[in-house]
Amino acid sequence: MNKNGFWGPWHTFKDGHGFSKLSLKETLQGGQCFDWESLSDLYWRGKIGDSVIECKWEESEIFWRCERINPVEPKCVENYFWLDQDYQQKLDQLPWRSDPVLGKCVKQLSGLRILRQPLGQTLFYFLLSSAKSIPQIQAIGTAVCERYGKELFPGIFSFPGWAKLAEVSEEDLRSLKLGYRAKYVAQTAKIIVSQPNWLQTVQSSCYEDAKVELLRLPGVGEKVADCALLFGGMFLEAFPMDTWIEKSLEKRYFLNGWKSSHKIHFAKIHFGEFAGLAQQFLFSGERLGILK
DNA sequence: CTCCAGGAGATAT
DNA sequence: ATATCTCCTGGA
Repeated sequence: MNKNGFWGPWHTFKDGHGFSKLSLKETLQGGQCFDWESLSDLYWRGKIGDSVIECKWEESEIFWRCERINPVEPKCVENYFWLDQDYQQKLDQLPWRSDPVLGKCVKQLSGLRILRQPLGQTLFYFLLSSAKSIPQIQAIGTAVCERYGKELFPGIFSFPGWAKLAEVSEEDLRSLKLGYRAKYVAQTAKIIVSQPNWLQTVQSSCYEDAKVELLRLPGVGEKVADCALLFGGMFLEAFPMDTWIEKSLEKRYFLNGWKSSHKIHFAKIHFGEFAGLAQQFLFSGERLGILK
């Protein structure tokens, strides 16, 4: 097959998506998702499910195309990128007008989104995340995909799925440089596979119930549970408290000396029902140095 | 060489 | 409940 025959036609994001160059880049590679690699400055290749997708910013428009073998519906891409009106509605309910810190992030990162990723795969990546930087998480996650997934495109491999991972030994995962996280993945895989429909049940539960279920898994504490729920299930009340956010709350909101649990309480009260979306703006604002 | 990352788990208080 | 230590690996 020649290379042009592989790809479907280019599509454009519909008007009003609101992305900027910066917020698109940050959405794809800012630490919520590890499925995208950059081909050049504003050109990415990645996966949505088992479909290989390319996405680029060109002349103030965003284009995407997918390969023809596992094509994805435009509706599915719109859903993945949260392009529906629901995004603006929820963003509008954050206190960015009255909060100058959040306001600065929302204005400078306008269009920043949380991607609608599948829960199982997102849980997998965040099981790898402890004490690792974004490139390191992507590297070891990709190594697992390359070893146990199927090749979707030259050099791009699928997430193997929990059923496959349940057959892999901790030792084999350690050989892929997962370190102590290998045990988390191996044990979690066996637990998930032993309970059919577990993922669907968690996905359709309320936030509190879903979190209780996730916290039973080895390697899943408060932070990883909230990341999996926020980024892998659109539970927008989840507020992952990582070291960046903790420092940010201390510095920008003068919460020095507050206990971690009290900081979370503050965040839920102050940011409201969609605190997780605010967290994403705050996290990126801090990470990109916008608040300095 | 030492130190510590976008944490979790075990143990001790 | 809260504090401290360890766990793999890699990069500063």
